[in-house]
Amino acid sequence: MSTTPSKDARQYWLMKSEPDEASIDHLQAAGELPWTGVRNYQARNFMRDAMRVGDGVLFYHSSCPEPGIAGLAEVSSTAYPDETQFDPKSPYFDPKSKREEPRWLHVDVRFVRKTPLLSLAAMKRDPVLAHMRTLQPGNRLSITPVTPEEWAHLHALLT
DNA sequence: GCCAACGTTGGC
DNA sequence: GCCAACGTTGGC
Repeated sequence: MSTTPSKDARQYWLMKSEPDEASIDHLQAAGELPWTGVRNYQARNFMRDAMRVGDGVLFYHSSCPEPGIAGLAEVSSTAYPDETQFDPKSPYFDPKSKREEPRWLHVDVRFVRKTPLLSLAAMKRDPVLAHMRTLQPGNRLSITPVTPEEWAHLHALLT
């Protein structure tokens, strides 16, 4: 019996979105959204190198009156080029990116369900979440991995 | 609106 | 490869 995790094991992520731009309600209405606009290499690499279809997603509202987890979603595609990087009218336009060699990728995310808001303040108060990547001081990544233990704990809270 | 922390850019 | 300047994130 191997103790190393299967490479097929479901993984978990926390993904931040500004609700003005894409809230859990938008995702619910659309059913599925392309997670465009990521312009950070670490976050891109998570999507490109680590994410798999079916991975669990904590949908987090950031830069808003009540930041926190607002729902559950799941990864519904592998990574593919982000069209907004080629669109001069888009705020996410990247003049240095070439079609032959796209810099920015994204996955699609599918709605699972809304949850009661679990506020950032409540997350910070929870000792089980003390080491959560997104809660570490100075973290600014919009996509961070979540451990199976953190996921199980949060899943139980988010009923 | 403030500001701390971090990431990116580009000159050297 | 260093590092200063600048831009962005995101809570408060």
